[in-house]
Amino acid sequence: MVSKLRQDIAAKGESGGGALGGLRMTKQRKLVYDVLLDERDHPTATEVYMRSKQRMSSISLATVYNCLETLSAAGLVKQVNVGRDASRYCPNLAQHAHFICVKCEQVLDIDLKNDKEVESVWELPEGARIDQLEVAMKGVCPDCNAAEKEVGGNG
Amino acid sequence: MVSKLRQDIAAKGESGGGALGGLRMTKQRKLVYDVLLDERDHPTATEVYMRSKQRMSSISLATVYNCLETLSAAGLVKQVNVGRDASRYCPNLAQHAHFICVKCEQVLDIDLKNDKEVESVWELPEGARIDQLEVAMKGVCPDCNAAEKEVGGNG
DNA sequence: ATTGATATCAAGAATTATTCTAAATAAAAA
DNA sequence: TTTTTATTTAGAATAATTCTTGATATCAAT
Ligand SMILES: [Mn+2]
Ligand SMILES: [Mn+2]
Ligand SMILES: [Zn+2]
Ligand SMILES: [Zn+2]
Repeated sequence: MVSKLRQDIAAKGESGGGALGGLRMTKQRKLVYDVLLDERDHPTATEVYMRSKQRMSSISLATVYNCLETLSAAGLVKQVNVGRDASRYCPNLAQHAHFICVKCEQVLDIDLKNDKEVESVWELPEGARIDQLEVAMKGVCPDCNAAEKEVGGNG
Repeated sequence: MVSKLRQDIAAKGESGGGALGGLRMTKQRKLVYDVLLDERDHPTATEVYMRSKQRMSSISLATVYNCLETLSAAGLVKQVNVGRDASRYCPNLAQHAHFICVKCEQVLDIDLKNDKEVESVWELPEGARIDQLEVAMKGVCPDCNAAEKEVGGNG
């Protein structure tokens, strides 16, 4: 169901080509996806909108929301939620966590260690089915941490 | 800084007693905290508001938000975010994850396994400082999972 | 107890991210 | 081409949360 859309996009998203149970690989969807692939800094919907507008001035914010929703539902993109902030979007499909620096606001991908699995540390209830797992860390990134120690030695 | 407020509350929250760098243990704060302790089902701010109103009809939603914020900042309560949904609040201070059943919407605490730590599975960037870690899982809880298999065998 | 300073509360307005609605457009199917 | 269906667009609507402001309550000192 989902794989056809993925193929279409992987195959450079030919605009007339792909459909998937009614889902089409439209210019807007391709564009939004490209924007996410181009700068992998976990932009918000509004940021995706602004970047998309530079390449297609007619695109609307509603469409960007629609496309992000469609791509997420298709499994091509992950919606990243950190606290109450606006959702961010990420085309990295590997299982990973997110680290948000409270100083510079940047969002980093955190990979799983080799041979480790997230579930292994948690006392999961017997008989539960887990579909989704979100891990968000907040703190100070290496860069900001280093800068902090240099400049103001108060802490 | 924070411990004084905690003491006050632990000491049954005597209304005249506690202050903390200007922070007072008011009737409203005590009430909101009690509501959270009474039913540990991770209520939303609105749910806390409704429960609080039954005991203090004059309390306002704004105040409930204020109290939840204050208690969270003081470290007595954890704000739990799951996807885009309204924040939920939890007085369980032990490190734990949250499991949300997409069927019955209930939120379960998931404890860390003995001798395990969350950080151990992640490839953390050298030099980063982690202040906060949120783990949310979505899926179907044991009860709903069992019920699902019985009734409609379509899957 | 009275006063003055400060913290908190309460009501409603404002904000923000997101979703919804409805009409216009584009693509696919017939 | 005609018909059907999916998608886009603009703007309205919604929902959670935050902000603003004046009223109350508490505290610290007199
Ligand atoms: Mn990511
Ligand atoms: Mn909890
Ligand atoms: Zn940083
Ligand atoms: Zn359930």
